[in-house]
Amino acid sequence: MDSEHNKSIGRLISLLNKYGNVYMNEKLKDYNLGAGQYQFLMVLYQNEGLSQDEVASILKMDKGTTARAIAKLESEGYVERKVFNTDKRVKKLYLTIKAHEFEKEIRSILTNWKMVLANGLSTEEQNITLVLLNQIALNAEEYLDCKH
Amino acid sequence: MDSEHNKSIGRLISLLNKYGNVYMNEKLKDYNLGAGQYQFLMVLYQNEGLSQDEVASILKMDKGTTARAIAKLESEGYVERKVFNTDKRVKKLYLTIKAHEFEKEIRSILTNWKMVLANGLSTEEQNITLVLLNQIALNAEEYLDCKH
DNA sequence: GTGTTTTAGTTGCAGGTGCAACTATATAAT
DNA sequence: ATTATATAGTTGCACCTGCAACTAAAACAC
Repeated sequence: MDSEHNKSIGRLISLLNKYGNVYMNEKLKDYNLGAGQYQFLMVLYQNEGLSQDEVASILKMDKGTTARAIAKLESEGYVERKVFNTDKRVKKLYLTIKAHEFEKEIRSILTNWKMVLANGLSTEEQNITLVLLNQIALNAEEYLDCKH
Repeated sequence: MDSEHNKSIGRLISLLNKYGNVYMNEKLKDYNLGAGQYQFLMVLYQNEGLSQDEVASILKMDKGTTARAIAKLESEGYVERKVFNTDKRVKKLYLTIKAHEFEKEIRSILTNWKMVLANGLSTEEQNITLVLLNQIALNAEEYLDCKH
């Protein structure tokens, strides 16, 4: 997975990750959020009432990272954590009015970034990109899971 | 750039970045290196004698990050920094014998990862992936550069 | 019911990163 | 020659992340 090309896939991935973070940190600055929280918020926009563990699982993120991101979202007023009656260990996550009012804005920010990335790519190319990246991510995940 | 698919491109990129880091940190542990340094080493394997600034520019990495990574490589014995005679601000980076002896190993580690990622992808798909990611990275870079 | 194992969330630790400010050096302008 | 501006590298700061250890609660085994 080389080599006619200047940059290896590892380089490209880390570059793209950096660019995305820089963009998101800039755009979310005025909302007191950073690149580390928005993904959690987006999951909750789709599934309110999930536990932290469920969100971490969906995003394939570390539990500690999840707890800290949700704590930030809570302290900034976007999320409420409520202990679940049936299982006292569990905290269910609910969006605040502030979060709901923010939804259109965050979706707009994300859409803009996607448009930036997709500039000059046909619809087919965009789809192929996603399909291939999904496959690659699956490969990586399976490999790392097998090693445990 | 969505949406038939479960995961957005932003999600996939950050996931892949994470997986790559986890892999590299694990593989480099015994060499006292982490995911933060190998890219610098790889550039130096191709171009010994570059300055820090040149390496940072090639990798499109922050100067501070570069300085810290190179400092780590130096303290672990992979790199020597030498002040450049003509311009005393500049430090030229040279590889040590240890680095040269390590080259085959690091290349093997990277090749393995690439093979993991490419599993099940045809040569054409692999090439398309790189072409598309290059284009996307270029899009992102141009957009962020224009904003300054 | 009691003891053991598993699980959700929290926290410590260490690593890595971008932005900004700073110092020393070089370059450009006067 | 002197002053102003630019540049290479360093360091502070804040942010984010995975791994591991821990606590409290739940599930499982006897």
